[in-house]
Amino acid sequence: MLIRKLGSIARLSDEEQQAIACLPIAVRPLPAAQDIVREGDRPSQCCLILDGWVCRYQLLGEGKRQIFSFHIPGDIPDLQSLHLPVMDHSVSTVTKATVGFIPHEAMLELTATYPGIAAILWRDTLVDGAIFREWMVGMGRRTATQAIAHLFCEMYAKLEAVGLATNHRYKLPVTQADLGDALGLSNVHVNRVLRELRERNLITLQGGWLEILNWAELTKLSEFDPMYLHMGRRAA
Amino acid sequence: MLIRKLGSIARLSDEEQQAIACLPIAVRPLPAAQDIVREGDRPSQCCLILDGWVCRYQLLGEGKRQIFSFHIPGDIPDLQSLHLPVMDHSVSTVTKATVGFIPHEAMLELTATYPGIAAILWRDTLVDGAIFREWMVGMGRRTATQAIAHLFCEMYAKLEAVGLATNHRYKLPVTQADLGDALGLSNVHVNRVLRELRERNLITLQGGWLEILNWAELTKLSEFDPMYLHMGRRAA
DNA sequence: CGCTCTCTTGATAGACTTCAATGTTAGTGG
DNA sequence: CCACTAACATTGAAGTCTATCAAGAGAGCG
Repeated sequence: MLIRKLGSIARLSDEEQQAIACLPIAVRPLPAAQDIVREGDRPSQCCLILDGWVCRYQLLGEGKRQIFSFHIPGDIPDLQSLHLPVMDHSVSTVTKATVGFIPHEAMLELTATYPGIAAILWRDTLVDGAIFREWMVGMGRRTATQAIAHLFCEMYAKLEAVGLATNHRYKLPVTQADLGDALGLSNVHVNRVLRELRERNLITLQGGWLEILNWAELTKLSEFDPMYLHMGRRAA
Repeated sequence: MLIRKLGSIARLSDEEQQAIACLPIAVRPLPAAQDIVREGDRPSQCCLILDGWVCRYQLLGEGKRQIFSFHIPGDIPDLQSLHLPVMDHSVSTVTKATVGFIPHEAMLELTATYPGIAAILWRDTLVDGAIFREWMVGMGRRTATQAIAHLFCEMYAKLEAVGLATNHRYKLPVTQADLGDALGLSNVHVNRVLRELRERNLITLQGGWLEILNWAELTKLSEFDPMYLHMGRRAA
């Protein structure tokens, strides 16, 4: 899984593939809504998502919460802990998930030995940053409708890139409250915006399945331009 | 300057310091409000800020703008272009500034030869991401007053760490409209919040100089915890 | 079957924006 | 030294978006 993800970004030599395949990895199934790492922790391993959805978030005063990102199979949401020893936020499963844990030690050795792999992983954290910036645009300068539409487009692009979605349709295993916490909105308002998107025949959303009925219109409405995902040719 | 900044994060060997000092760097003075790199560009060099303030931003439809970050001397705002060839946003001076340009080629050679330096630079981009997350919290889950107060605390912490501010006082060379574009607010509302902060005797702001009159109160109000800046012991 | 979690809807309030006008400041050239 | 200009800051009034509060309806689960 990791080889496939990294290989989709840059060509890996046989030797590099070999080195990645040899990484010690402890695979563990986790229930939904289970913290993997918590703010303040000093993790000694990274987690590679093999199955399910994961999010990063922070809890604030008065029960408020901000979700920073959603992650899907192939992602390493806490890659930053390799170089920032103490976590400034938490990582938690969204759905039931399968996660592989790789010791920092092994990762550090890998990146020191293969600068090419280090560069790809570094790159991955930079794309992460690009997505944060795009979310900032959403919260700062887009309407709630645009922000939600944009997130739907983004998640589709990401899922489609790793072969987990086709035909503008995918499983969206997050509650409306989660969406609100991700975009800085109240759950009530999220609900109204979703209704609006449905009434405008842009999406359907039932049983946790999202279908984008009018991709062209939705991307136009939300000003979605996949460039910031830096996925190369697939992006179209 | 670069050695000092990087050396403040991790100990550099003599050899590493030597290698950094040998980097080819083209120093150029720039006027205020001058783009350094633009969205869509494929830069062949990075810029190291030697003097002045710089910001990263994106222009949107209808004249809207989102500022993603402010940068001060010692920062390399477009370090990401090393591994993400096409820019997804623009970089521009805020004030008159002095900037050093370093060819990607030289940087890539440096990081391939010295994995320790690569790790420090990587780390720097990760802190960048941490600041983005904190701004997301500000826009999503804090009031305008808290968000502005938080930004003031953050900039003080950053400036103080590189010796450019003391006594809770610093030059803040941004307009109220800039602040609004950074935090997702209208310039009018920024103005009102600033008045409120003044009336509560938390800050003074005149002639471009900001003074934080009550650090304890301002950090409490904005829930500012410098941990996310990952500055180590200095953070207190 | 009852319990809990999520979704849905209405009513009301508050935060923030927009529009528009005025005040302030620093710089420029006569 | 003063008129003139161009940014920037400040203020008021009106309007919009989104939050909060509250309550009911479904849906999944032991």
